[in-house]
Amino acid sequence: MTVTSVHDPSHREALWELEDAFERGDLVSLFGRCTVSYEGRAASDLGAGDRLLVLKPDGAALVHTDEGRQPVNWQPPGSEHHAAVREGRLRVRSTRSNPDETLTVRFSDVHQLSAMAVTGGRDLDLHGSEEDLRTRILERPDLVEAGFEPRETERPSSAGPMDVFGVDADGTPVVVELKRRRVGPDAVGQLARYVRALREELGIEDTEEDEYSDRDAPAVRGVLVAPSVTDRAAERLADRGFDHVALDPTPEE
Amino acid sequence: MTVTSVHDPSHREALWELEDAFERGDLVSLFGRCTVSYEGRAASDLGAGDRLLVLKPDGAALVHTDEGRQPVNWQPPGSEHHAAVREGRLRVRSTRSNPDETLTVRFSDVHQLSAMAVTGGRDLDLHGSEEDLRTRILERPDLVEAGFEPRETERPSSAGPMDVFGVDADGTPVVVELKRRRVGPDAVGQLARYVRALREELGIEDTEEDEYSDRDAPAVRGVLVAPSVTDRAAERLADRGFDHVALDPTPEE
DNA sequence: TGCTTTATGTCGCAT
DNA sequence: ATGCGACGTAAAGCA
Repeated sequence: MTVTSVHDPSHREALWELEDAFERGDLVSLFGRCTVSYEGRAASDLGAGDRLLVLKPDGAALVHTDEGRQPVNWQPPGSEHHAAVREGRLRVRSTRSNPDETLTVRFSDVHQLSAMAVTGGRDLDLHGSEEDLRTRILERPDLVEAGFEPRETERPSSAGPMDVFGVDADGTPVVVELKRRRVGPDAVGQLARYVRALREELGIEDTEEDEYSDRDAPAVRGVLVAPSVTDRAAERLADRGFDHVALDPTPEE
Repeated sequence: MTVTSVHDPSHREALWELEDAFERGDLVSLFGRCTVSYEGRAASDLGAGDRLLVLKPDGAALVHTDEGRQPVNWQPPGSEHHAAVREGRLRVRSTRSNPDETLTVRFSDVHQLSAMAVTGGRDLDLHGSEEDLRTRILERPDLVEAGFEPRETERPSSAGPMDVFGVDADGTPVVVELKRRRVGPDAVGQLARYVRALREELGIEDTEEDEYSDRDAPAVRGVLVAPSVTDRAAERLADRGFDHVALDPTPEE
């Protein structure tokens, strides 16, 4: 069983850990000083305070204070968790539709973040699918592109394990990020982190901060493998010079 | 703000952290593999599984799995948390009366334990009382015993900070543990840990494992200051050669 | 998806 | 303490 946990992480580190935890389907416990706002069937706002945020892989979100059996704010199962850093601060947002409801937690300090992989049934289907996608690519690397050679899976990096690492026909390092379903801009951000980490590791100067010119061919390439991408995600991919390969976890039957 | 967190602690380490956390009035988040049994208004038993146990200073206990907004088992606020190691395994029990209800969580593995001090109002009263007790003793050390000299408060040790450290009339080191109300055997265990830690630190051979003869005068003394003790606690105190001083946090008015 | 009933409901407020 | 009603009730069973 795997538990990752970070003590007093930076907001950006917390973001990375959170995104990875969402990806793995982990049960997350996050402690920190935050404000909470909810809008939906009713509306509420909570001022700054130390609280415990629990994020479940089934979409449930719970904000607990030091008192009471009930969470002070929550989101029911079936919601979608999103994490981002806005103005340097970690923001976790959980949304659902029918009815439309949004829970937003803005952290001023993140004191402790733990993510635990839970032995559960529901998850196996999902993970199975991404597993399938990886297996498919390892068996037929040309599905990514002609001449691609996988070298390693779950290759460790300072930004966490990358799904597939390999080289292209020119011998250029390639980071491949796998997603089992249609993805938004978040996935591009995740891929970018791995690419950046690998560039640093290889001692390659990164292009300017938050700017990505397609003038210099990047010494590390990024490829996002997913059935499809949203428009915004496609823009980001283009901005950073990454490629998208449209591929389903399972071959059409 | 203070967060203590341990990754993959031993059952005994987890116990220490838990007891200290209860003492401090912390909000506790505990990840691990466990079985859960509840008896009260209804009854239930859960087999082994990875779960998140949340323990609040107001007595609420929540057992969460990876699914659902509701805890799979719980105990309402006003309950009392107790931690112990039984057969080498951490056991957390939360009980309340009216109606009589007991929640028992038995861990086979503790993966992650975090305890956070929460800025709250209700807590200040409690801590204030223990603060009072300490102040009283520092102002009138003879209340502990004639010739007692306090040397340090919150003195750090490998078993955590001890409430008051000092020396007696003979110059023998004394560890004083303060409790604001009647205590059970748990408090004696906590005092014993501090004494043992200090003995180790001072390079003093401990008496035999789990055996305490009153033949050799102990090189480090333990004194429990509390309004009163239970019978079982008194037994344990006697076994280990510790003293009890009956003292209220506030002088009778 | 929508409706009905149950719950270790919880929680607040009244007596 | 007990009784009563409200809740962002949640969750399960069923049409």
